[in-house]
Amino acid sequence: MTVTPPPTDHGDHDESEDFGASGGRRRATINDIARLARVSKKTVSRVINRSPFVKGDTRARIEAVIAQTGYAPDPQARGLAFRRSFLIGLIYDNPTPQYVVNMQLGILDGLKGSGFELVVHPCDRAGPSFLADIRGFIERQRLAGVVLTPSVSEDERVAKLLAQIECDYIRIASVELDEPERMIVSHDRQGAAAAGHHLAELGHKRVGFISGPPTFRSSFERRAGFKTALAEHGVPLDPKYVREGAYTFESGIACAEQLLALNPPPTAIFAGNDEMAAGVLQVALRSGLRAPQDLSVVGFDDFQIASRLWPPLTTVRAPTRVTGRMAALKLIGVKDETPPTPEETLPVLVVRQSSGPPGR
Amino acid sequence: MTVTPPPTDHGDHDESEDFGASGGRRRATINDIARLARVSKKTVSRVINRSPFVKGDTRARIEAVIAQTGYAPDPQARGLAFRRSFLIGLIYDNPTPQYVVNMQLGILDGLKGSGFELVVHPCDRAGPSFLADIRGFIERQRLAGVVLTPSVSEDERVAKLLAQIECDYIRIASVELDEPERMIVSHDRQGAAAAGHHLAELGHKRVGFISGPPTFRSSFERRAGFKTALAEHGVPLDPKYVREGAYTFESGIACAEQLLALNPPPTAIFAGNDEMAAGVLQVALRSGLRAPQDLSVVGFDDFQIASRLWPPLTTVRAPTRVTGRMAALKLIGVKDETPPTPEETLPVLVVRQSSGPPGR
DNA sequence: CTGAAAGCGCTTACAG
DNA sequence: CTGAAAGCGCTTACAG
Repeated sequence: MTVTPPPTDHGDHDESEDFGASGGRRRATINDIARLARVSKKTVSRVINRSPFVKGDTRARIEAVIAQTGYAPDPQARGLAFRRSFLIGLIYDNPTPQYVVNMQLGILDGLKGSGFELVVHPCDRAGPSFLADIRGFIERQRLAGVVLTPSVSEDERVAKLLAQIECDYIRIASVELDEPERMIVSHDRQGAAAAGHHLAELGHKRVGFISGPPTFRSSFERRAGFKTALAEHGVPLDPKYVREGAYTFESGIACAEQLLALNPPPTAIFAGNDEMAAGVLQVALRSGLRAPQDLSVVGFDDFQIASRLWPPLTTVRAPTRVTGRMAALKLIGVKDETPPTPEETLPVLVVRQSSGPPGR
Repeated sequence: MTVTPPPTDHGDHDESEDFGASGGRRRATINDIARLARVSKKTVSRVINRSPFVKGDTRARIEAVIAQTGYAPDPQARGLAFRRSFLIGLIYDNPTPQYVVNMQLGILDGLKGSGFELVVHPCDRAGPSFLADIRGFIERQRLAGVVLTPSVSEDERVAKLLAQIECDYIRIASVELDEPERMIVSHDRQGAAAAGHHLAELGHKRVGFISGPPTFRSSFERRAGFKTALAEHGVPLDPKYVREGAYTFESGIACAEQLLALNPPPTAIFAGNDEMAAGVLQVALRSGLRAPQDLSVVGFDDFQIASRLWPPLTTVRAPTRVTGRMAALKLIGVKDETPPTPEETLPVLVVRQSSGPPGR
């Protein structure tokens, strides 16, 4: 710290100092940058924080030194002074691994280069310390903000809590539950409608539906979208062909058994997600039914499992990763440089081999 | 800050102050605790850090105040003073979502109550900035340590880098690649051996094997364990029945097509993971082969997909979550209160319906 | 066993 | 447009 930079005009610094990425012992600090650039640390701070009140050549000099030394501000020190960290939390209770991983990848896409990091926090909405856990997590780490996915995102107690402790948040949900700046809306209704049009156009008249649990808003949205689309083709969604599942494989099996025991049975079943569709397919196969000749099956999500099943599953692909990216950008207040096209944010029907004309 | 605690002997504090979890405006700091407990902040610090050099009643008084106020030390301030954060990184390049999620859950199990949080960092081992990215991530956040999973965990460049920048790490791998205190070894060889015994005992003589890619050590371990087990029953693993896959569904399909085109074809195929086994099953089904009558298939992992396939897949269940928990505890140097039993740390064969006696 | 001083690397008022 | 002072909430030497 006794080394003084030589008084040149080029912003040179004493070559005996060794900062940054090349294996040096010590990381440069704001003081080093200030000294090398011959300004106060406050001015360096202004450059870091993109203050407009810095003269052009002063800024240039500082930026040169920053680049030269590989300086990066310490997030912990900055966080301490700012009274909040540079961490974004992902709070989720979704049981589907692929949803979680895709969401994480999307959020990370949005956070890239921002200096924020992602801290994951699975939780149990039914647990006794559910809200206290979330609160502790956020306050202890002074999180900059959190992303909430269904079904936690749909819990008003959580939204209230976050507002109360003044934690920024983005809710991802299939319905506009909150102010637009706090929401990313997924288009489940349109996605399910695509499934409805598909099955009606194939000629199905007796169509079954297995919904998710009422704790997920998407359960209702997908049902509504499916029903409306069928209606446009004059096909009813008869309540006797509707069952409430739980978005799990096992519930898909149980509901499919009930639906296929009806007389006459449905010629097609739309399951609220791929997991339940896998259950439907398993019941069909072990009952000796052929898909799609005897039963068409359509899922929702297009997770890996969809193409691994036999026959490969016709399903609705949800843009989870893109959604996560949008959520992250919105949360940290960064405008998207390469905003997704409408097609990229909308669910799309992926037709494989589990759906076809009825009967035969 | 002008409020002085009343001079009682019971450690009471001024009731007009409002800290902590009940919706108060301000969090208690170490200064508040020191004032209320009538000690210096340094002594409070000693209690926080479990220093043995605090007199019993002093400690009790401080702990009471801490409990009363709901005080929790600020990790950012502590981190700044300590020169390292209370964040653990998970660095991974495993493409299977369920592996990642299970690993995260396990690490979080181990971190619970420790004050550490988990920051996730997927990476691309083949990318141009692979090492620089990891380095930047760790140094910027001053991570307390990282957990590495295959195949990054098997990259010696990464281990060398971490040692150089003095970042604690735990490598999860199927071979003891490093000092024991830096390793959690998964028992892939035993798991694959179980698959070998199972198929040999069923009476299979022409047995196929699809390995993972050479970038994963588990590919070799699983092959070795399988081959050795078969040999114990006098069954050879003929190289002509062995193919190198990539741990992907598509590679499972490609390899299965080759193996089933042989004359005579194998009567059973052990795939290095469930994803590839799903590919094998799909090829079999669309070729009109019945499983297990015409072809037995065994996988490795027992991820959700295994029980969703048709027929449900016989596979080896790997204790990923338990492994993650052990890695976390080892990393933060906490002794396991409820250590897993040997059975919980060992892979186990799960027999479902995709395997049976050959021919028929 | 306990504490006063200095410091971790930044930022927020406040001046100029 | 720029800077000196004080502070964020902790810990590390150093004394006693």
